[in-house]
Amino acid sequence: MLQNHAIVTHTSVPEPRLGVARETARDQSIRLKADETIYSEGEHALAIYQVEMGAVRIYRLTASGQRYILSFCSKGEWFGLETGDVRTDFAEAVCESSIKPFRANQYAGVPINLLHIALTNLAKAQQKQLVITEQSALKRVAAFVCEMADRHPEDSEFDMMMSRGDIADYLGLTVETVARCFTKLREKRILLLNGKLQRIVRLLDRDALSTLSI
Amino acid sequence: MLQNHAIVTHTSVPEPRLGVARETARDQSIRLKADETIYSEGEHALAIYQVEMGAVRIYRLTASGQRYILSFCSKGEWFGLETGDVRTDFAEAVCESSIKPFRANQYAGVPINLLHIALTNLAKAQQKQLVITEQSALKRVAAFVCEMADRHPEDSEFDMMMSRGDIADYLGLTVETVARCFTKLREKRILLLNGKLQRIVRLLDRDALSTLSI
DNA sequence: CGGGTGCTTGACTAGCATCAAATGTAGTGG
DNA sequence: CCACTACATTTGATGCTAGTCAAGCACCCG
Repeated sequence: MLQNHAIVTHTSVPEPRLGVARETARDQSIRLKADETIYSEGEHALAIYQVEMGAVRIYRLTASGQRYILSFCSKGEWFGLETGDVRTDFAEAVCESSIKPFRANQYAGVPINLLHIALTNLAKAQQKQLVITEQSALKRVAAFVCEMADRHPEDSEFDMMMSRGDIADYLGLTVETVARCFTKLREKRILLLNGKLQRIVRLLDRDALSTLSI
Repeated sequence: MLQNHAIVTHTSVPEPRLGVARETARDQSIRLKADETIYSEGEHALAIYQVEMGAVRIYRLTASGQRYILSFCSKGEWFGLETGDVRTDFAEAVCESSIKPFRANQYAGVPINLLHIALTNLAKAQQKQLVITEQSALKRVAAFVCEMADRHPEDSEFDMMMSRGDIADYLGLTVETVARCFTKLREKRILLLNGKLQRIVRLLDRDALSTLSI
């Protein structure tokens, strides 16, 4: 990979191994309740985080008070890496979650490939641009379900955890439109929804879903 | 900055100075005619590039053949840094341009802060997500003009260089809608358009423009 | 029971896409 | 010089999609 090549050639950092980090300081994990704030816009950026369990939403508030969710981070994903030293967005737990912080002064003992994290997040952001601009509510929701399903490749059923409002703010739609799209996906026999909040998805036709979302 | 802190603390790389790179190999600049291809999807990623003059469009083609422009890069901006070693998108010159390539084996002599580049591009991509989701053709076009104007802070007049089609594919709109928005901005006495292709912008009311684009 | 929350459904409307055509400019050839 | 083509932009008419406003349902809890 281009960036590994670069890192390795002009630095004395050993081959970055993301996995190693987990072992070093297990007791520092932070447990969070649903909707608990991790950091807010304007705060000093002291650490980056890796999700250990649950999910985190990264969002911004527009001048008009509109919430826009930039990304959801699930187990293993990193967030909190900023261009400057001030937070430009908010981070909250979507549900009961656990995250592990890495402060700047801790990096020394833990070789974290920051470039890899940044590029992964960039790729995620670009993919999201495509989905959102692809201009069709149904396709956006299908793409969202695909994204969630990809995080549970083995399970026949999984819990999205996000509310309809979260999904709407993520996809740039309204709650009503998201609900209508889910019923359409149900009518097309592509998925089933279970649970009292209808957030548990059982995929019936994964192919049809990915066809839709392209 | 968080990432500089990190880079500096555990690597032996000197303080990254982007500017230095330009001096090392001036003769390697590549001159491009309008619409000339720089690289294509699927190619092996051998280098990253810095724009010296003109502008570059980075885009993808969807399964349906739809072009979607992820970003425009102007003078000083970097592009071509990928997550893997294969190009995931296309790069073309918007107009007559000049770019400077940096191959992996050249990095050794030139301290390039790849992380800084990646984070800058990430910030750009996130900002664009906000603009596109902000859901109003006029606001999107206003935000686009703002973005272009910010690249010419001193000039009273500047050439956008992109066609209406480019702008449409960048903002997720149609050519017709973009044209209508420009006439609306003219009617509101926010800007004037000059040149045979109506791509030269003179801003009359920069404040109104930025108010619109938020 | 009543109130709260989150999801769904319906009726109506605004805004953008679509299709179609006109305009303006440049270049070519008679 | 004028006719003709080619291209980019603009304008107009129409239809569809998603937003808006409103109401209803299911579930939970005090």
